[in-house]
Amino acid sequence: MSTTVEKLLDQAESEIRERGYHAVSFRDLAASLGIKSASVHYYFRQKEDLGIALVKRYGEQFFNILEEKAEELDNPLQAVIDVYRNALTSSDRICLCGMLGAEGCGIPKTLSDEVAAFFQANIDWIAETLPKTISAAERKRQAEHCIATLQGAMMLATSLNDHKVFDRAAKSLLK
Amino acid sequence: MSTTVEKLLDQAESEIRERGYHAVSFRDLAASLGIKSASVHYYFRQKEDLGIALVKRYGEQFFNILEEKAEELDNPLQAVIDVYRNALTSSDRICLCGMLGAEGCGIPKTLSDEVAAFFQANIDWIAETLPKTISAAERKRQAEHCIATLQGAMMLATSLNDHKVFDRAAKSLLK
DNA sequence: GTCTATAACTCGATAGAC
DNA sequence: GTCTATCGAGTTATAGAC
Repeated sequence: MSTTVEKLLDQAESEIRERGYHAVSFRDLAASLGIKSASVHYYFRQKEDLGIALVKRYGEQFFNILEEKAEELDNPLQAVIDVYRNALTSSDRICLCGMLGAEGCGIPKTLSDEVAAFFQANIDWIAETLPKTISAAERKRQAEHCIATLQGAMMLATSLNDHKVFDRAAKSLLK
Repeated sequence: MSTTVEKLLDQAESEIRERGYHAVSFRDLAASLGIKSASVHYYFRQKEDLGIALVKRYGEQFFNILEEKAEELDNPLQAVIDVYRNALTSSDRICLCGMLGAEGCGIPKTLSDEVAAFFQANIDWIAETLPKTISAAERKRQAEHCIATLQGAMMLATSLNDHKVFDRAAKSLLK
């Protein structure tokens, strides 16, 4: 059992990750839940508000799972790859922030700011876990490479309709 | 001097790469050229037709420039990076196919098929240029990693509003 | 909290004049 | 080739009943 808000967030995340922010409407969202679009506006006054709530929830869940996985594996880089991999294969969809990041200035600025913050936190997390024998600048560079590859690999794998593309592209990160 | 069709394709490519397929309308496109949306329909009966023409033109231009660059540099991998880099920095926009690839099944199937073909050709081109001392499977894997990284790096750099992110992420590919 | 009803607007697309 | 005019459907968002 989940509340209407949770079902709404789940459905919206699923649809936006599949088709993009502009291809998702309050009406379709409501119809999927068996309610009316006016009820969606009760929970989120504007579409922008829904978007921001989505990215915030996505980020929190992402880092929760990542921390858990990192402790379990004792290999931070492998943990990041695993979390990204699971995000792709469990839903056959790219990252929420990958989609919104691509849509760039086509979405409200408050939303793209939140997306950028997700990426920065992601980069910082990885840079922090890399060996301190490497310079801070080089750790940052490697972290950026890692996120770029994983985000691109999700997009490439869904476009080519083959999850193995993700695995092969990500494999280089462990070398 | 360029024809109306060319101006139309230029404007549409610019806008789709900036905001996505669904955020671009025939009306806005026409207004940018000082004509009416009915005139856009004269050149492209459906929006889908415009999209397909765009991806085909983009692919042709891309590989033309790539071949030229590869001959000039005598380093195929560096040529690919340079062409991607120029696509980003000359327009501050991601790849047309990166955007359409992200939008996935939110765009007409004929269009996403064309996008997938672009990616496959891109991968094949790189795999072909890698040293034959490497196995075919490994060449393919490295090519997929390369495209994933470059596509993701474009998205990341525009989201973080810093082209240097692209350069740093891409640097790993030459190591 | 969910509804009906609707405002105000934009969208893709077409018919037909010039 | 470009236009005006328009259709039918979609969109976000709000007011007010229950």
